[in-house]
Amino acid sequence: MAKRTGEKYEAIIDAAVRVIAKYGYHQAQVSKIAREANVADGTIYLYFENKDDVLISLFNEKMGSFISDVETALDKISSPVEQLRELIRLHLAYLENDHQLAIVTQIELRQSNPEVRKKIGLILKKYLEVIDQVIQSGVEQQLFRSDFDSRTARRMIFGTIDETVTSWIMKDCKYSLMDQVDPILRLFLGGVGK
Amino acid sequence: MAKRTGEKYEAIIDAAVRVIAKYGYHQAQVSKIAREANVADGTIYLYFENKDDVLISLFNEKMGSFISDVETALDKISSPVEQLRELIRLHLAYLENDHQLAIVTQIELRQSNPEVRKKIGLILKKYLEVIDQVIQSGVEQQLFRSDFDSRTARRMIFGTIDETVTSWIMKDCKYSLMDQVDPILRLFLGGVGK
Amino acid sequence: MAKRTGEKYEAIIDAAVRVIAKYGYHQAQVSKIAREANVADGTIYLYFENKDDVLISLFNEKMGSFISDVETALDKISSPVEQLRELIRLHLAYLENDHQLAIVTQIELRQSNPEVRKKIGLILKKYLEVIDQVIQSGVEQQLFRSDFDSRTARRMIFGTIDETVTSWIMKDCKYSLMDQVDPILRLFLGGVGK
Amino acid sequence: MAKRTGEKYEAIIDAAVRVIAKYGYHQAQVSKIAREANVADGTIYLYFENKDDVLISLFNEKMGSFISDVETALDKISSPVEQLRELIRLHLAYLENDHQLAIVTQIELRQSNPEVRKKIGLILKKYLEVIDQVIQSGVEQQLFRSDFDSRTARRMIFGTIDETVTSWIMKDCKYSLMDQVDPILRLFLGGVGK
DNA sequence: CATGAATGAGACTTCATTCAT
DNA sequence: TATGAATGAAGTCTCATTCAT
Repeated sequence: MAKRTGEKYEAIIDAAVRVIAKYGYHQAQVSKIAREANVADGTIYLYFENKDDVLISLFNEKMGSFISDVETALDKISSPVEQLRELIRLHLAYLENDHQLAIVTQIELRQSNPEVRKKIGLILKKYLEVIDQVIQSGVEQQLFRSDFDSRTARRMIFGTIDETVTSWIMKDCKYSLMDQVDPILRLFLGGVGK
Repeated sequence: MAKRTGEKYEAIIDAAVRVIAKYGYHQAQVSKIAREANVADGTIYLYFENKDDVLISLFNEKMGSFISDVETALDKISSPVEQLRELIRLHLAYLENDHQLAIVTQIELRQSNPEVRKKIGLILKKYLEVIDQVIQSGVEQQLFRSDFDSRTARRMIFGTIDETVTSWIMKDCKYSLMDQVDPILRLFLGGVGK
Repeated sequence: MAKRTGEKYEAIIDAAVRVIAKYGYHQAQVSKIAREANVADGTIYLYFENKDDVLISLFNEKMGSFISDVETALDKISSPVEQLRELIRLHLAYLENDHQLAIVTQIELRQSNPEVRKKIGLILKKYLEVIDQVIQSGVEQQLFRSDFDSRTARRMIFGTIDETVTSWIMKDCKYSLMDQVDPILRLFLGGVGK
Repeated sequence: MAKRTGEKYEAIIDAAVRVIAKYGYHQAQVSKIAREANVADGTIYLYFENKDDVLISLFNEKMGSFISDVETALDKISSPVEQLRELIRLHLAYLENDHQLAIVTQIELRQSNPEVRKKIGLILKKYLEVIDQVIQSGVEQQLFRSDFDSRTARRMIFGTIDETVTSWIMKDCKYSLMDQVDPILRLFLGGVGK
């Protein structure tokens, strides 16, 4: 039933990002998104199943292009260390370049209902798998140690970057995320211990 | 006006944890919490300002006792490495011992409105400061390196543990969190690199 | 946001008059008014800000058309004495012709909250000014004495008519208000003294 | 069951006047009145049937002593004109001397529910009868005309004085009501006409 | 007599979704 | 395709009253 493509499909998603970033998740009513997208309320239901579908699609579109970008970039890099650096860099760059998207995915969308969060989790999984691959390459190429569980490491990597972005937003995006790339990478590689 | 202490105060908070864990944040109506606590709806308003206040108080009480426990435990430990291990252990133990509380603080309460999330953020800050102190001790005692920003390290530590717990809940608390303590500690200390 | 015009706008106001007249101010719930107007509860909020706005609009619409009628009628009359008679007549006729409206404005709406009463007071002010003009004309044309304060006279005129209508309602509108026009006019003009 | 006399009975009524005058009818909760009277909430129910009974008793006590004062005063005066003047004077003086009582009886209590207003109406009736007697005396002594309906005149007298006090309160009791006695009397006796 | 903690019924308002045009 | 007016379910909080102490 829902069209899921076309000019208005994108207009609605982009309007949703702007509205949620500006007003917050709980004040982002369908009618507000429709007005921002210059369509009628009902039109949204020609392109999306329901409101949740708008949010999930939003995350899917943005995350999809992000993952695609990451995969393309990592393919060109052979060193797992450099891949890890690039992954951190792209993750931070992507959100630093679009504050609104950062606010939406990092803060607002996490207030959504279990249904939406579940779907978001599935989408995120693909990204986590990319992280896994980088770790595995490092281990295989004997550049990383092999005495850790890769899932634990993956949680460290994702959890740290995620927390970094959240902190940055909470402090109103006042400093540069790019400056964090190497410090984070160094901690990932060498830890805090001597 | 609100009493904020007494037998029923605690009964209501505990009922709120159970109800939110069972039904989810959006299905945790005041009337449901009241019934679970064996009090009348109106009684809740003798002990709390409003529904938000119940949620904030819940987080405050639980987090408060957790932070207090952590501080007490760390005081008895001189080695920053062991302090860090104990911090990870207590964090994971606290939530592993109370699955319901874990679900509420880790998943459900994050769906709450900005007002509540803001207050929760302030409460969390105290915990982050404890982490900071451990890091600083490690640096001062020259057991940790000094070429990293302590805030970056703090975000790694908190972000990693937080992501670990969230993953664990998402997988229905099927494995033991305690087994993660040392692996996480090792990553914090030595990183993934060789 | 609220539309404030249209077929349903009027239907809701008229339904409100009927419901308040029948059940009283405190038993005139939004849902009851909606049902009486054959609209959904939510529809009321497409035409009015909130419930208070319905009540204020009700008074404003009815009083507005009344004042307009009075002004039109008085414009056609040159004699202040006849103007005064017409004013009394219209005031009584208007409410005698619509018992429900009489009950609502005279009895029920006076139980409303301060917010509503304040707005009602402002609307009433316009009517009091019309009374003032009649008095002033009478004085200027030397048909009325000039040794009284016009505000005192205005309070006499309004207070007397108002009390007359209230008494009439309290006695279940059993007698004719029209019969009171000349007796009241005569008292206004000549007082009780010889 | 309700005691209806005693030190606390009066304390509660006086507290009710103060609370209603200060906070308004809709913010005058039983608990607030109890606190103001320095008694427990439950104590009020030892002296009054319910909250309505407090309000009715309040009006009854205050109005009762007022009517009694008026009757005593009028008994000492033989001239109906002077009786009328004294009635106006006492009515205005009584309320000018107690702004809080004026606000409560003139504004706030009129927002009460039909039950209370009905009882208040019955109490008021006695006062209206006093006015009737003055009019009748005037007519009998041929000082007043006899070509008017005494009920119409009574409504003029009560309505005018009532409106005068209400206006005065609405303008924050800024001017002296006593100055209005003779102007009002003159209008009652001679009207506005020449 | 006095207390005051506890009760629980009841209503305004929002907003995702539909469907006649 | 597109519109947008209309729908109606559902939840927080207040406060008069009670009754065990």
